[in-house]
Amino acid sequence: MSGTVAEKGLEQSPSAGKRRQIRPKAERRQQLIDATIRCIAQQGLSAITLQMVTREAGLSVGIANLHFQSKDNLLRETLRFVAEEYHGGQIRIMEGTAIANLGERLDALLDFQLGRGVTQRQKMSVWFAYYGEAGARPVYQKIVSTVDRLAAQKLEALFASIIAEAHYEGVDAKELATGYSALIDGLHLGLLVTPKELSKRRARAVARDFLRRAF
Amino acid sequence: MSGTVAEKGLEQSPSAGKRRQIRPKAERRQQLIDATIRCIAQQGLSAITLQMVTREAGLSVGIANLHFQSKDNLLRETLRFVAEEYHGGQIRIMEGTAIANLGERLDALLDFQLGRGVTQRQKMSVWFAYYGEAGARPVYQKIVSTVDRLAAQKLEALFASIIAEAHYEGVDAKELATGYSALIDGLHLGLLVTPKELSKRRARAVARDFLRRAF
DNA sequence: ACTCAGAATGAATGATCGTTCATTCCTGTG
DNA sequence: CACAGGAATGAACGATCATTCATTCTGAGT
Repeated sequence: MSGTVAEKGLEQSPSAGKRRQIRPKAERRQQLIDATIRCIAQQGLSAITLQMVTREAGLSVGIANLHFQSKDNLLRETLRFVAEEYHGGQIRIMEGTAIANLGERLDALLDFQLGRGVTQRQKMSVWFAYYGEAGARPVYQKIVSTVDRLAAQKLEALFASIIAEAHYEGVDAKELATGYSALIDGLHLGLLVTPKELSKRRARAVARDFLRRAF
Repeated sequence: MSGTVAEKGLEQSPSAGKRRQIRPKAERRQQLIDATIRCIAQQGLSAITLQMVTREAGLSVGIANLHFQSKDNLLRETLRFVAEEYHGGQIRIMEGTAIANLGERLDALLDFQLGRGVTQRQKMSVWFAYYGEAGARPVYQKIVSTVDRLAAQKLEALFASIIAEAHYEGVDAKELATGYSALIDGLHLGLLVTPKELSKRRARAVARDFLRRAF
C-alpha cells in the first residue's frame, strides 16, 4: 500500500531535465495521479494547480489535459484511485481466506485501518480534502458512496459471523458496523487535525476498546 | 444556534437593491461571515470567491477587504466562528447548571451533537471543508485544536463524574471521551457523505449504543 | 440645516489559472 | 536507415480572481 504512491521524488536522474521520454498512457496517468496526491497533501485541494501537479511529476503542463481532458477529471480520477486503494485494502482483508479465525481477521482489519500505510498524513489529508468538498460536489459523494457501501456490507457480514459464532444476543451487527466505521473515520480525523492530543497508539487502543466492549 | 447564521436569504426588501446603508463594523463582519458559510456549503471551499460572498451578502466586492483585509482572513474568521459556535454549544451543555442529573446531561449533549441544529448539511459541509484543508494549512489546524482541546477536557470530566458516581471500575474516562468524540465526528461524516445509508435517527441510535455499552 | 468622518462602492489593475494547439521529438516498424 | 504515428511540449489566449483606491454617499453630531 505504501509503495503504490510517491515512489519518485523528483523524477528522472539529476541534471537530466531535458530528454523527452515517451511512455504508455496508463503509466503517465498513474504518474499524474501520484503527483496530484502529493500536491493535495502538501498544498491542499483548494490551492492545487495543473502547473503544480505537472511540475511535481516532472512533465509539461499540457500533458494533464492530454491524458485527463480536464483538471476536474484528473481530480475525479485521483479520488477514485484513493477510494479504491483504501476500501480495496479493507475488503481484501475481510474476504481473504488467509486468516481463518474471525478474531484475528478483525485484528488485521484494525491494524490496516490504523496502521502505518493508511495513517500517513499524506493519505489522510487527501482523504479529508475530498470529504470536505463532497457536500458541494455530488460527483465526489457518489464515488465515495459506491466503494463505501461495499466495504460496509462486508464489515457487517464479518460482525454478523462473529456474533453468530459466539452466540451473542441483543447485538445488532449492522448498527455495530456503522458505529465501528464511524469511529475509525473519527479517529483518522483526530490523527490529522489534533495529532498532539491523539497518538496512533492511543487511537488503536480506543478502537480495540470499542471492539472489546462490543464482543 | 440555528438563528445565528443564515437569517436573510437575499438581504433587503425586494426591488430595493439600490440604497446604500451604513452599519456598524461588527454587524457587517457577521453578515459577511454568514454569507461565507452559505457559499461554502453550496459551492465548496475550493470554489469560493469574494464576488460570490459579497453578492450573497447583498454588498459590494470591496467591502470584504475593507472589513477583513484579505480573503484568507475572512476564511480564517469564518472558521473561528463556526468552531466556537459548535464547541461553545457543547461546553454550555456540559458546564450548565440547569441539568443536575449526569445521565440527562449526557442525553442533552448527544441531542445537541446529532440534533437539528448541528446536523444541517450546511453546517457539516462547512465543518468538513475546513477539516479537509487542515492538513495543508496549519492555521486552520490551530484554530480547531484550540477549541477542540477545551471541549475534550470538559467531556472527559463529565465521563469521569459518571464513572465515579456509578462506581464503575476498569473504565478510563479519557479513552472513552476520545472514542465518543471520534464516533460523533465519524457519524457527522457519514451523514454528510452517505446520507442514504445513514439516517439521523440511526446515527443517534448508534451513539446511544456506544454510551449504553460504556456505562 | 449643515457638515464631515468614515462607511460603502465598483471600475481598474495585475497576477494567475485552465485550456488549446502548432510544433518538436521519440521510437517501433518496415 | 528512413519514416510515420503519436506522445510530449510550452508559448499563447481568454477568463477569472483578489486587491486597490478614487469617488460617492450616509447619518450622527452640532
